[in-house]
Amino acid sequence: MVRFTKKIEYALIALRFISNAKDEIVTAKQISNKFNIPYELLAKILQKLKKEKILVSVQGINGGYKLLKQLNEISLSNLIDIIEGKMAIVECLHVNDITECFIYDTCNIKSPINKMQNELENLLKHKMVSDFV
Amino acid sequence: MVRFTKKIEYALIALRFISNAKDEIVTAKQISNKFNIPYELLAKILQKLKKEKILVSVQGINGGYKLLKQLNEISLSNLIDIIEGKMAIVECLHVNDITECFIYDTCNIKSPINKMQNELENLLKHKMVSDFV
DNA sequence: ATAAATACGACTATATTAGTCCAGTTTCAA
DNA sequence: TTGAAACTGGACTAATATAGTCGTATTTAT
Repeated sequence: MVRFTKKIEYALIALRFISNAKDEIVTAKQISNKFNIPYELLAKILQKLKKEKILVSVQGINGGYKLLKQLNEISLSNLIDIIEGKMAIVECLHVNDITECFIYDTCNIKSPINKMQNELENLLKHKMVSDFV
Repeated sequence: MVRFTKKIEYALIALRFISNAKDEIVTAKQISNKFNIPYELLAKILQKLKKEKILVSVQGINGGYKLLKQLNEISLSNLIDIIEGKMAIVECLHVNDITECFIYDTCNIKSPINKMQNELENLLKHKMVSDFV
């Protein structure tokens, strides 16, 4: 329910490892081997992090990944958005056209859930990946 | 990822409604009709709340549910545990025998994730159902 | 008796998450 | 200049979790 997915876990593990490697370039395979993370899955996670300019990649035989941002510049909220896409805490908050929510007029918890949403988001926004090292 | 399930949503809606009814007894059907919540699903949620002494039930033709606890005595953490069972923020924290986690010696994020787990739990522990009214 | 309520277990359907497969592209270096 | 090792990216399958359904039993006021 309130739980990190494997992808987030893998991302954290990878980011920490890459960060520890300092300026040395790190391959997906290295990380995959060391932590028993399925290679293809990890590769995709790293690709997303690259697209969002968290990492830089070098292609070719001596290629791999390096950090672009510092870990203390990346919030958990960032990371989740990047890897899983933005998500609301309850479904109805997704709906842009409010009339689509058939429960709407009678739903009595919308605004408080909204508040809760914000508090959770705040927590995640202030929790940096560097806090996980 | 960090998101309330429908069951939690339904529980909150139901609890608020029952609370507003004061001492009048409320049936699952009433709530189900008013908020378009699938009856059977709701019924089970209410049964769980009863088992955990959040509600009392009256069987028979004029039966229904009433609050036993006050809403400000029930934390979100409680509610989630009751309805979904206790859950860790990452899978490996579930494992009681630590050796089962094959990533263990190499996993570099265990203790910080653990900390995060606690912080989230704290937030949920201090958030009362009454805050959602 | 019967209607309307709770109680409960087993089942099905749907959505999300996790993981796999395969076909590319890039680059170094032998 | 070719092959190996890396990244890239889309489509697919498998596993799990969530949501919802069905059927049957029990209780109780009228």
